[in-house]
Amino acid sequence: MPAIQERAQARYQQILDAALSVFTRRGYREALVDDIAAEAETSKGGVYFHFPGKQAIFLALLDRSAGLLMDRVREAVAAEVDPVAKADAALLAVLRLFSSHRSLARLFLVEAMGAGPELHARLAALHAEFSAFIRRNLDDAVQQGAIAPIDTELASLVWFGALNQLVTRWVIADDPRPLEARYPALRTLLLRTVGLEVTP
Amino acid sequence: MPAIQERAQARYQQILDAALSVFTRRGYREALVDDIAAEAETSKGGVYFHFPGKQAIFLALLDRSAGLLMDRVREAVAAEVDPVAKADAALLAVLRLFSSHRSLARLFLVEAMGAGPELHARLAALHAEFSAFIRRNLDDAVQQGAIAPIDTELASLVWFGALNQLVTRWVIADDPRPLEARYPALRTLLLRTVGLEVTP
Amino acid sequence: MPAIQERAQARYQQILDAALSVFTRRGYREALVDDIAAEAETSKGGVYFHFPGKQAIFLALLDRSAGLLMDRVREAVAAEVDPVAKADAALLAVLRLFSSHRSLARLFLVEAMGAGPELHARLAALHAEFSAFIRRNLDDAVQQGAIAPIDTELASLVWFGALNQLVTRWVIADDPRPLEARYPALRTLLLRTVGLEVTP
Amino acid sequence: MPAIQERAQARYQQILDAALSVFTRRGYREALVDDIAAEAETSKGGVYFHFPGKQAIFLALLDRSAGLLMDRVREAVAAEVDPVAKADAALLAVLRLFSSHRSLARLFLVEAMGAGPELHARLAALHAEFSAFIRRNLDDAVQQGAIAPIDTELASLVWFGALNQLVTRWVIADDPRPLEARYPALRTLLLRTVGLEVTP
DNA sequence: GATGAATGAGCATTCATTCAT
DNA sequence: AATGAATGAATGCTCATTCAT
Repeated sequence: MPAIQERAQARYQQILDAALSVFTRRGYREALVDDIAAEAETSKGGVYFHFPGKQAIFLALLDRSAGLLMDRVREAVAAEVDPVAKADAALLAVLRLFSSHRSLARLFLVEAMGAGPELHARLAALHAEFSAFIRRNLDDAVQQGAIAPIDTELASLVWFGALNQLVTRWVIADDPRPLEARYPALRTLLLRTVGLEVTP
Repeated sequence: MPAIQERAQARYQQILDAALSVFTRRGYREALVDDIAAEAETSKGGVYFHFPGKQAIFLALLDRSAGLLMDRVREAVAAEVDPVAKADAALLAVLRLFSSHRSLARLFLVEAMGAGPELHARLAALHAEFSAFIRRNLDDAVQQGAIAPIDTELASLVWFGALNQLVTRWVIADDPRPLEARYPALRTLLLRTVGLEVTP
Repeated sequence: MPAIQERAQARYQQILDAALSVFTRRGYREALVDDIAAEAETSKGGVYFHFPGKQAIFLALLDRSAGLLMDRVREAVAAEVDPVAKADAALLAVLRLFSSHRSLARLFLVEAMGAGPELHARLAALHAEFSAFIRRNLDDAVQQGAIAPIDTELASLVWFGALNQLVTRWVIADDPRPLEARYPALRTLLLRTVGLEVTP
Repeated sequence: MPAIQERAQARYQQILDAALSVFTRRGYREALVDDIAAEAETSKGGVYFHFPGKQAIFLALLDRSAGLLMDRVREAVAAEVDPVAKADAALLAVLRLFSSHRSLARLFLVEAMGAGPELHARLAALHAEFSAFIRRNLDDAVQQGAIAPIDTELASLVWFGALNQLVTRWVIADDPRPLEARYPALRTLLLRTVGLEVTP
């Protein structure tokens, strides 16, 4: 019965959609499983059929979102050849996705912290994955002589931290401007950290 | 009766000390008011005599810690004349304090997120305050011609984000190395964002 | 699934039964939700599934009891034609019900006062409803010329007050005599207030 | 040191005044000893120096007020010779006092019920005392042949209940009209219960 | 006499999770 | 798959009362 499995899949996604909305609106702590069930138009028992618990919902949501994010990043990166341009494209892809999905940004940067220590590990892994991605490209750039040898681990940390901060402030301040509007200027500053000078 | 008021003051600080310990050990949610009372060697009612509620304790703790942090920063900054050196000193002061008080860092950067949306506002204000401080110094540097005109708001955001990220990773990864050890390298990268080249 | 809803209905009534018992035995303040749950053979959470809070239980109980009371009154009144006889029957019906359900009387007249100001309003409404009922009948009697024109609002207040006092004293003094035994004499006095002379 | 004792007396009365205000405003349950202390411009400890507990405050207040009430009644009654006129004067005196001290009325008729079973006994005694006073006068009137022999215990209960109800409704409905305005009409109805016909 | 800090038993309420149907 | 009733451990908060100073 693929029809049934399809329905189950649909319900699973429905619940994640509802969870994104509820977690974003009320925060992890204040989000009730009842709220998620109601918004997913199912029952509490229904939610527990698909997920073992509240934290698991958050985790699944984080993973689904991270997958989406990395897909976008990989796509953007594939269009570039130059390592620095790749890293550059990755950052822009992140900004673009978050810009059009503010709730996703809130989920990643704000609510994830309130979901308990268990989540920190997973979140740290995601951060590390993205950081490592940037670092790899910077390493390539060094190797190719495009940039001078530097501590790429630290540089990727700076890039990631700056990106993080930009998005976080945009989320918390509820800034109505499109997030990527500030990217050219940010790009100029970040490239300088690796010794490249460009004009915005 | 200053003796009585002194005792009350002492108890107030005792409770905050206990709260710092408990919040950083168990996280905001898992921290019980009972735990705080026990560690402060008083009763639950005693805690509630001094504070209106759990969140207020966290808030007071955050404020006390922020005051301590800013004192250190101001002190370090006062020893410098050059605006860039001032901003530089501020960052180093932060790293030094957090390096010797990891629990404080955890409080500011991790637990604060789990303490509910009301805390986010206060935290954002603290971040903004520190960011603005850096920005002011960069503005001065521009004015004095020490650095070329740039978007100082963005630059301060980058500096703050990088600092934030460095400390956060150090906290979450439980990195045993002293935090300030990485500062010279970070400093080099950050100064490049404003067009200054120094060797670590 | 009417079976489920039936079970829920039954549990709801079970809780109200338990609440009547506990409230009359311990008073509103001293009554614990735990006691009610235990006596209803359910859990505290079960009680809170059916009611939003302790006061709501009391309110629902008051309403259910008032409904029962008014049903008895209406039934007794329907058997009479003469307006004065109707009012008369109403009072007797009240006495009879309370006489056989002392706990109900205690609930209405004593405990209701301890359940907070919100309850006073509801209670006042119930009193007003019953008073108005008596008054309507006295008005009819005046219209039909059965009794001389009088201030029926005041008369109904006197009747109600006397009835109230009789029951209250019976409840508080824990008088073992059946309550309605005193009704013939009371009836004689009350009818005199509207100018009718009967022998007990 | 009579000066000291005077000061203590004054403080004692101050606390009772504050208690009247607080109990009336918030009800017995919601009234905090802290509130009473604050309104009496003393400290919680100060209150406990003068009274053994919250309930004792209420009791003392009830007694002080009852004394005041009975003084007024006795005074009014002393001016009359005829037993029925005496009872009549007693009722009017009650109405007059309550009319000018609504908070006292609320204390006696509404809040007293919420102060727990221990208070019911004392309150019942006060009620009984006043009822008995009316009854004694009615008995005298029977003895003197002024009224026909009747169940004076029941009649006094009716009188008391009617009075009670009139005041209670006035208190709860927050009726702005002077309470005693309705007395002539009430008097007419009550006198009818003992076979006397007067015009308001 | 008075203060205010401290106590601690008490309790309503919440909510993630379970499970009979 | 889904429902919704039920569970019960967990916990923040209240407040009358005590007591050292």
